[in-house]
Amino acid sequence: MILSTRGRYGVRAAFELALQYGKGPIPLKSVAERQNLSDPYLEQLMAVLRKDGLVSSVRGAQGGYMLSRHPSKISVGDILRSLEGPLAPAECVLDDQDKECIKADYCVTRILWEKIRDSINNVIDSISLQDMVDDYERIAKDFTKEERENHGKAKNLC
Amino acid sequence: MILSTRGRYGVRAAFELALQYGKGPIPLKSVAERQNLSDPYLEQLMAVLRKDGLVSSVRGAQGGYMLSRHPSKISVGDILRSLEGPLAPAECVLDDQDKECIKADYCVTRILWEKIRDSINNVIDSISLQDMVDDYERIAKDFTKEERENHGKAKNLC
DNA sequence: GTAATCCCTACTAAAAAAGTCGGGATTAAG
DNA sequence: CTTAATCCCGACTTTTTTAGTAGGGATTAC
Repeated sequence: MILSTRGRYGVRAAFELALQYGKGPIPLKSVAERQNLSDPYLEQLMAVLRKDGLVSSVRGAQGGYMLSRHPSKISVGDILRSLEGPLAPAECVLDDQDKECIKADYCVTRILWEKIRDSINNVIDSISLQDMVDDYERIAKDFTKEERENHGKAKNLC
Repeated sequence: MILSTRGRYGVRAAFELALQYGKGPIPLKSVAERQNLSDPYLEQLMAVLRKDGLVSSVRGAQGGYMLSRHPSKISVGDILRSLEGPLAPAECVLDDQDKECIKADYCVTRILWEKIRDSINNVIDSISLQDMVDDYERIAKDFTKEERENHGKAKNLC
């Protein structure tokens, strides 16, 4: 059970925008390059994030994308749910009436899925993009600029 | 990000075996019927659980499957990992050297995936099949036998 | 005017998920 | 010893999802 590339790339792109927060719109091409993602694919993902109000865009030359609010006000959960849909281990705990189990009231499996769902959501909602930036600044200072930047060329990336 | 049917059906089948623990081998056909699962498909899943030592089987007439140890000694995590593989949100935190991120030492995304992974594993390892049985016995007594058993006919099941 | 951007829809190839199918081996019971 | 109930095993198929690609239109700074 691995997240799809949508969620994973989306978090990486959002993190990149968080690093540049306050510097005006960042062209998608530069985000894609720094995170080693295909730009037409990333474009699709940004469209979703924009529709969900997480990023805003400026068209035309010198345009680009930026987070629509401060990185401390956007959680990793916001990004993941936007791109992956609700994060739950089973349909019956999606809070969608139609998908509810017919034996909901005495279904112990459901109780299990709820616990897993809540645990996932608790973690991802408790971590903001700013937290990631803080982690980065704490850790990355021990590495050289080349070490930090040559990852654009690599294949094995989180 | 929803678990596949493998993990979900597997947990339901294991729970069923936990309910019948101590009563000798239970034919797969009966498990499949009570949980409304296709038997050839469930058969595949049981083969995996058997290879992982979670259930044991008795061949021939009057044969069937049973849990290979007490339900309190089998966690939901054991079942899920057996059928789904390791539960992690990204490859780089699977503990597989090959899949490790090349910037592992200063990768903040990785830190995030680790937190999600650990949170999921903590929950599923802390819940045993016996816990589910206990939940069931506590809850199900408020429902009639028909209410509990007619779920075999339904489509919407956890 | 032009180049750099975002915007949108449609298409496609590859992989994974979810089963199905057919037959072989084993064993309890009559 | 025969039969029916089981588990066992590998191959196959269908459907859905994933992970992109492609191509062109609209907007805007310079």
